[in-house]
Amino acid sequence: MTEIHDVRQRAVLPIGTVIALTELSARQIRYYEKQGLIQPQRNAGNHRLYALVDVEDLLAIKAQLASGLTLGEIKRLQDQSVPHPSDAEARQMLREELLNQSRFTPAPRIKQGF
DNA sequence: TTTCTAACA
DNA sequence: TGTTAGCA
Repeated sequence: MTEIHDVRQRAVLPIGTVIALTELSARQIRYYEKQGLIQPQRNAGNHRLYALVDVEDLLAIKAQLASGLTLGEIKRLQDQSVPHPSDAEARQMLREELLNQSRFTPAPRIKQGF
């Protein structure tokens, strides 16, 4: 499975679709982004493009807000659970990723008959 | 038509 | 957060 085939991370959903899926207002969705809770991409026309993982994040945020947490608290929890690239754990994951790639390198062609 | 940013009753 | 104005 290569990264480009990870459907959940492909940013292709316009905000209207996200609104339909989350029941959140455009105002809320954009505000949560400004607070750093989600990071959707942008197309050439500066319009936001969301991935399914963004929708999942928004649903989680919605649930946490309903449970009484504030945006600031939710942001803190996210920062703690998402390791930075410099973290040992992230380095370990990247190392294994690279090892996997070499592991699938095509073996040398065996001399064909004739 | 939809989305974007900025700003205000 | 809602809502609206003026663009793209």
